[in-house]
Amino acid sequence: MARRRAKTTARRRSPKGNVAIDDAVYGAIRQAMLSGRLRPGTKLQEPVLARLLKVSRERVRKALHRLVHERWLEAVPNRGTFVPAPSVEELRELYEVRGILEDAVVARLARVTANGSAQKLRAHVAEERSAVKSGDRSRLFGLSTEFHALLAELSGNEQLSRTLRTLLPRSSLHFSLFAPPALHNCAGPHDHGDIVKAVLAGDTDKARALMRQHLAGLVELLSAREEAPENLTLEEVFLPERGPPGPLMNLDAGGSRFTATLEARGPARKRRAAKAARL
Amino acid sequence: MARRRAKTTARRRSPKGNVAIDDAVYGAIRQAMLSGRLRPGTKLQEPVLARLLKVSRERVRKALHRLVHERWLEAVPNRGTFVPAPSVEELRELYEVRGILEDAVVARLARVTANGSAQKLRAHVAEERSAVKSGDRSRLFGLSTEFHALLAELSGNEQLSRTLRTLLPRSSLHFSLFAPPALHNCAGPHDHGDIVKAVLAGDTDKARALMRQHLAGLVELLSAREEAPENLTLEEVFLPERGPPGPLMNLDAGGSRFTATLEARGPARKRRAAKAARL
DNA sequence: TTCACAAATAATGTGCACATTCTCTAGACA
DNA sequence: TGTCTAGAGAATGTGCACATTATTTGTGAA
Repeated sequence: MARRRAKTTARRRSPKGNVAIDDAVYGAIRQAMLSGRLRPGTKLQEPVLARLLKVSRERVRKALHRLVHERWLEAVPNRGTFVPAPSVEELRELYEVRGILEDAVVARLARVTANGSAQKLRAHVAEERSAVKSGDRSRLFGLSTEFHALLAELSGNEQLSRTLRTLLPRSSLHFSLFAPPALHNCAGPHDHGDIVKAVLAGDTDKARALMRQHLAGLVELLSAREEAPENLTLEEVFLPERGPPGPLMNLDAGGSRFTATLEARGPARKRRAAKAARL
Repeated sequence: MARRRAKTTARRRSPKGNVAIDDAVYGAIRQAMLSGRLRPGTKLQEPVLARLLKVSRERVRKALHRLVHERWLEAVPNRGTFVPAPSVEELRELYEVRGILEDAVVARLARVTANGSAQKLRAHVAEERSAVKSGDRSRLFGLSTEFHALLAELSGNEQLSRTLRTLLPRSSLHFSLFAPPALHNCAGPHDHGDIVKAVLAGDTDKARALMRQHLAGLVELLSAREEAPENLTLEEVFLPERGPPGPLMNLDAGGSRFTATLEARGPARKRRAAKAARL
């Protein structure tokens, strides 16, 4: 008994730091999704993730449950947890709801802009432009999604922001599948600048119209489904590129800002035939 | 080892029936909240609930986590799980978001009404009237909330319905605290009939206006805070009235329809001074 | 070769024991 | 009498062992 006691006490990292570990695991998986590395249909196996992230399986379980509740992932009883593959019809419905909410967001925002909002919005658009220039698709995926979260956050209604945020993961997912190769020509990032301009000019009608067009443009992409690239294995997704065998994870805690650690990282090498769970 | 093995096998109810137990626990707590018996600030202790509902503590834990994720409850790390007590400001924001969404709901519904919708809506309104007549406050609480869920469900956009549903628990909570004694004079149930009438008549503008007024009326109630009645103990909330010492719970599985088992039950007797966790 | 079926393997799900943290009470001291 | 502190008790949090379920592999006959 004494032996076991010592073991468990040693294993436990720190009295208060457990939530940090939980957030790190949660953040790592969410990052992988936002970056587009985790493709729809991929199965997230608890033992594999526990090994790769160097945490106990219970930690992984907890993070997966949380992500399922937030609709980032889907759970099938006794089968496992999967990256969702929403149908086109479901995506259309999601974008309709987003339109309803985001219309209200830009309307509020064009009416009264809190101080500091302008700067944040311009900075974000600039960051998107830089991501387009450098051709960093993963980074742009995250930024494009976060743009809408940022708008909602600045609208001043926290509940509105929360509600919209629940819709973003699922509706953004398909971008890793559908996005055309030429990013700078696509409807997405270019529109964001115009929306910001209209909002900051206080032109409510124009801002609303632009947002409506923007979302409609995203829905358009749904029809033009492309060849889906091969899935990656969990190792390729979660192991740092050519890193040392077992580095302690140094991911951010995954707070409300989730673009921090999206550093530029080269394209994954040695593509392997992943099994790609069916679902 | 053999002893333990036999024990666990016997304890486990059935191979497939575990989800049913989970849903029953989840439904029981949600029922108690919808009926208004669980008041804001009440602490839900895992061992107590496990004893009262005759399930293992893990089952209670799981249900509580689920309810926290769905914003029915609030969790404080290392402290416990509580019935939330949202601020008036937060409630205002919630009702603003509800207004945005429910405006779209009635607009959609007035434009195209699926067959069968009219019957369901009329039946629901009739049920509310009967609850008012019989003075059953608990039943009316649940029905009033579910009216809005029903409207959204009939709107045809499942994502819209889902999204609105996440806002209902938290925004409806205060009714158990604020509702005036004379229910039939209150703004709530009377309006529902008018909204249904306008929707079924296809009068989009009127339906939207009525919904807007209805929600505004609910917000009005926030200002008129009343004396909060005493809290009930968990025993008084979850133990059936004067029932046998340990009856197996026969609650419904807590599916999408949550008004089924809201049977008429007399007011709780032997009110006792509950500690009412602070939070 | 192909299909069906059974064993093996590996995943997910869950009860339990224990660690940790918080709460509440009793008592000392100002 | 009031406040602070230490300790007992009870609640929440978590690692682990094991049960259950799903998937894959292997073997046989048609």
